[in-house]
Amino acid sequence: MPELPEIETITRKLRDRLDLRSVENITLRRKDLRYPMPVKLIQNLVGKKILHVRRRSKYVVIDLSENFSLIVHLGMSGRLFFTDKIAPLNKHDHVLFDFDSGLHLRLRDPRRFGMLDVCTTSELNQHKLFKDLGPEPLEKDFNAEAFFKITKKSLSPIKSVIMNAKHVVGVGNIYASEALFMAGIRPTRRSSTLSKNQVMALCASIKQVLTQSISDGGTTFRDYVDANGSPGLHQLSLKVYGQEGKNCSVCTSRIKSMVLGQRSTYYCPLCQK
DNA sequence: CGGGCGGCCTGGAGGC
DNA sequence: TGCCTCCAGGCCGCCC
Repeated sequence: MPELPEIETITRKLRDRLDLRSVENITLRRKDLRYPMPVKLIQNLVGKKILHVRRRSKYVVIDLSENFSLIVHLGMSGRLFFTDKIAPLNKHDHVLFDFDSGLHLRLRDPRRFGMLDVCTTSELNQHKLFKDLGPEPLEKDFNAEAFFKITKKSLSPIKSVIMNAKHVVGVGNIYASEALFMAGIRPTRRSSTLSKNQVMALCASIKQVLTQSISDGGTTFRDYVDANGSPGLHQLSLKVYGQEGKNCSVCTSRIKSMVLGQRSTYYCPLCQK
């Protein structure tokens, strides 16, 4: 479900209300999402105070007192949202968090592709799921100079390269198609054949698409909502994703779709070379 | 080693 | 109404 802009939006909403709250109770209604949950470690968080809420890649990271960090991934269908404690439980409400002053947060994840883990704050970057992550696309270390070294070496389609978290994190299936459209590059284009100028355009497009979507509060294509239950608006600005058969916003041709790397992929056959 | 794809899950949509 | 197939915003792990 969520890509970088959606996780960033959720992270900001969580930060607004969680900073300096104490954890009063955690209820695990299911102990197996994508991985078995570390139940004891999670229960260790009770009584701890939240120091900071941040995002790394598509993970929400909640730093707590005594060097604890809670890692949450929402997979394809996960939601992390505040609600009334007395709100009826959904069968997929797997984890319930109670904070001081009655604040109540739930993790709902029908497909259970999400995950939850606890580690020490100081060792987060050595965590199995974090140690091989590439740069954040909105940071300076993701730039055309560095990325060109990567694109030059890969024989894969460029869409697969920008969706590979080893190379750059946070670019999922929607924004990969959108960024490639904006840069005028065909998703199937062999990475190593891109010119430096094209890689510059692609880097800029990735940054621009993600930044715009964050300011729109993310894309609600099916069912994404933020931590306050509000949908995003960026679906109104999508140029190719899900637009098969519609007229291209730039030229006269119709948007096409195909399957690439097992994922649906959208492009304009005229604008993208 | 890089790259390709199977599999993990549930639910909604659409065809018959 | 039911059943069946396909599809979905992610990503690890196994295979070649």
